[in-house]
Amino acid sequence: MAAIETPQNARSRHTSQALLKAARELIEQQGPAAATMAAVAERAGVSRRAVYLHFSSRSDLLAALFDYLNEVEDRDAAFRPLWEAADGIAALDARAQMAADFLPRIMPTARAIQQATHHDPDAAQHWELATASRYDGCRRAIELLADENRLAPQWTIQTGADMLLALSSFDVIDLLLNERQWTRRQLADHLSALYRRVFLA
Amino acid sequence: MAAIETPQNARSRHTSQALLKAARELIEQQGPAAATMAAVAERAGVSRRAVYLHFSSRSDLLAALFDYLNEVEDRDAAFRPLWEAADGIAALDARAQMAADFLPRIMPTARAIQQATHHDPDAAQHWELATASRYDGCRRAIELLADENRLAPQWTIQTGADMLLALSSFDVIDLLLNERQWTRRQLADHLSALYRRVFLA
DNA sequence: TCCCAACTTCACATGGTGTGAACTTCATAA
DNA sequence: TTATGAAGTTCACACCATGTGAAGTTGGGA
Repeated sequence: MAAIETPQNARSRHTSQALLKAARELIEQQGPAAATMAAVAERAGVSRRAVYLHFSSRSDLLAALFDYLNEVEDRDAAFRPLWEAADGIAALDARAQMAADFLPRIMPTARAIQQATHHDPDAAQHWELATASRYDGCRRAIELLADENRLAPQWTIQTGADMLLALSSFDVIDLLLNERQWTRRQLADHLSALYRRVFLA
Repeated sequence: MAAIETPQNARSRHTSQALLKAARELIEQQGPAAATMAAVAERAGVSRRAVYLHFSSRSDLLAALFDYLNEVEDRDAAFRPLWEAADGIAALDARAQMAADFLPRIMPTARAIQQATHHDPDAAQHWELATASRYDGCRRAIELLADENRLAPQWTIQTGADMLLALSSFDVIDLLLNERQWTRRQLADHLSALYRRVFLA
């Protein structure tokens, strides 16, 4: 259950990375169910038993994978435009851009974690943190609008941030991008325009 | 894999219903993972083996549960206002109402099926059908608006229907209603206003 | 060169799905 | 009233996934 202490030497770090990479590929190419401990091990070129030397459980592996993905895909860079936005409108646009460009890259893995959430408290907590962070971004955008007196009157900071978060949830992105085959450009543009319509006075 | 042929006598039907009811309760009270074949059987008061006399697999059970739920919760009645709407605005409102009142009632089960979808083709097909039906309702609302020349110019019938479907996806409902603790009334009102803002010229 | 962390192999427990086979129960139709 | 078959039970498997224990092997760095 508990996480494994951070590895000492380079060899161990290398194997951990290989395992995470393997897990990611399996999830993205064959779905979350395909990423069994045995399959991940084989793909990474180690024994099944060795996986447990790096991750104490499958949930632990998934949680680590989530962090790994955020780093590899440069989550900080994706969020920066939102936090550095000069005004509320820029913040909304930044949010739309992020939803269309960054979230799809971590979606398959995020889904896998979200599933584990239902029966694993550790995964659930990890998920909570990630959601909270995304919520802060939404709140920031809405607060900017409110400060500028441009927030549409039906919204409070609270409800506005809630709704903005909902409007960039994975189901929304997934449905439009994957099921309905929108392009990222289409999605970003439509979300941008939609957010303005919904939240601007 | 294949579904079991429809039962002959009343006894069989009674047991099937009991199994479906048990599965629903387990999913809603303890999450999808708790609804194992053994747990469902025990709760329904039959042996684990007997479940397979009614449903050929867990996926088959879930699919049947979905249909059962739609009937019990009167899906047709929930959709009727949308199809009988006099104009586009009424259709949007009906959609918002349905999203806030009907979808939450089937959500836990719908989630369970959506998960099975990833590794079971049968469940996937069942899910496709349900989604397609919900999509038709969205398309209908957007078409009404277009016919009345009230559809905002950035939308085509296609993209408008896509977006309306996305804006009433389970993640949206779930986040606002369950995670952010909105009331159904709040949700219906906000969705209603939001749909108007987004889709009306 | 020696040592220890990383890794391997093999064995096992647990718990879920799904199936086969033989037996019992029970409603009902002749 | 009885026999017949559908519904259900019990017990036994096979299979696969997670997770652990224990003993042995390897390889890189001080």
